[in-house]
Amino acid sequence: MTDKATANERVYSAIRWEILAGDRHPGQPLKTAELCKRFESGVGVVRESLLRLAEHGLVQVRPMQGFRVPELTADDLRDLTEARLDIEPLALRYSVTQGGAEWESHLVGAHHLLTVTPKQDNSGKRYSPEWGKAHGAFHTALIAGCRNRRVLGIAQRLRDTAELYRRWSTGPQEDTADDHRGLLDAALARDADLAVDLLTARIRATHDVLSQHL
Amino acid sequence: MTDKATANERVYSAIRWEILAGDRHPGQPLKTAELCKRFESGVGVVRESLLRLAEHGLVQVRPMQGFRVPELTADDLRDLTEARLDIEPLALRYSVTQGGAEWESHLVGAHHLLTVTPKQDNSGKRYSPEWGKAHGAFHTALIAGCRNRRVLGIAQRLRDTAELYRRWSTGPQEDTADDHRGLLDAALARDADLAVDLLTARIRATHDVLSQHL
DNA sequence: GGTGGACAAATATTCGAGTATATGCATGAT
DNA sequence: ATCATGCATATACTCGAATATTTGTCCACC
Repeated sequence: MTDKATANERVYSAIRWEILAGDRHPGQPLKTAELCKRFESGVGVVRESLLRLAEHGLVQVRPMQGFRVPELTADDLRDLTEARLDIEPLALRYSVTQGGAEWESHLVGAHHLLTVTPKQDNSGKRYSPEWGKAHGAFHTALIAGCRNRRVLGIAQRLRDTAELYRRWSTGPQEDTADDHRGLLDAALARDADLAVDLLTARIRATHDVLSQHL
Repeated sequence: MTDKATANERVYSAIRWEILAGDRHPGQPLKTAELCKRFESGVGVVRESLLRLAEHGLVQVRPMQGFRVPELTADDLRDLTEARLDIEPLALRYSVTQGGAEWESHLVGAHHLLTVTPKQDNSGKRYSPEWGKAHGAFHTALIAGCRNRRVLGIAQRLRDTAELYRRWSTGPQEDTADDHRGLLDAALARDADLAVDLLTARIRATHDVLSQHL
């Protein structure tokens, strides 16, 4: 066996990534039969993965009616933004306060990768998958210094869903390079108040852009 | 068929309740074979339920080593309390601000049930399961006015875990009737600041009592 | 006595066939 | 034309046997 992890873990990660990367449209059904063939696994493994994802809201499930990619609505985006504004600052404050040298190191590296990754895909209409990945990794690194695993996990899941919305926005590309630079500097300077201000401004700006497309 | 819901949902709720009610000791393995016999279902259903619960931290899972009831530690309690102090006030504030007549009605009813339910079990050393249930229902009703389903769900899950710690505390019983009365009055008076103060005081007090038993 | 390796038992994981439910379509009645 | 009913198909759900892995035990060997 070349696989170290269980099939469950493989399929879970694969489906999760497909959704976050935007390979599937919001509202699209996720049929077990199709996923079984694609991942060469039995129906049980696929169901277990989908149910786990559903528990975090990354797929919708209705009994006896199967699974589907969540619909994106203006109402849901409002709730999501509200929750992010309430909770992500908590994680960021802990991170900036508690993060050590290793945290700084990863953060600097993640920011560098973000700056050198092309933002748009070939069509020029969407964020490139690579940039989306680098962007998510930067924000993950930003709060990764938070020692409280619960708060960190909650914030991270909110970010994942926000990334899903971003993936499906087709609107004008903001210029966010300065914002990210500012966040990095504030974090490295251990200026929690400034970092939180910048982050909340980013979240609000993201909301305004995305809400125009729903 | 007498069952309306799927077997999955039945087993999920049953296992969840057994854990929250304290029928199983922290750290105790949850063997699929045993659960299958008890709930008269196949192994797939039990696994799906356990994996879903694991996603919220209500059971621990390690690949190829099965499932178990989470261990309760002082470190984890500290993280949990910190997260509760950060997040539950958010949900309470929304609830007190946004809750309608129906919310008030359920809240008053839940409080009444709490006041008339005996607090201790027969041995006098533990909280009675009925009181635990009523206590959880009161706090759930308290924040149920929050319209943001995400914030509400996050707060509720933190409360569930806190209830698990409470269930396993064997220490001196606090007198909490006044606190609950105060919370009810503040909520009905729509005094969010006061309600939040009372709630945070309660969370801190709970932490102090529970941390002595770990 | 302690160590390590082979074997056996217990347990977790995976798979696919069998069953239950939902969905779409055709038919007929109001 | 609209709605209801029944049938056919597609899909979800469940089960238990088959497989893979871990855990425990015994024994040879140092």
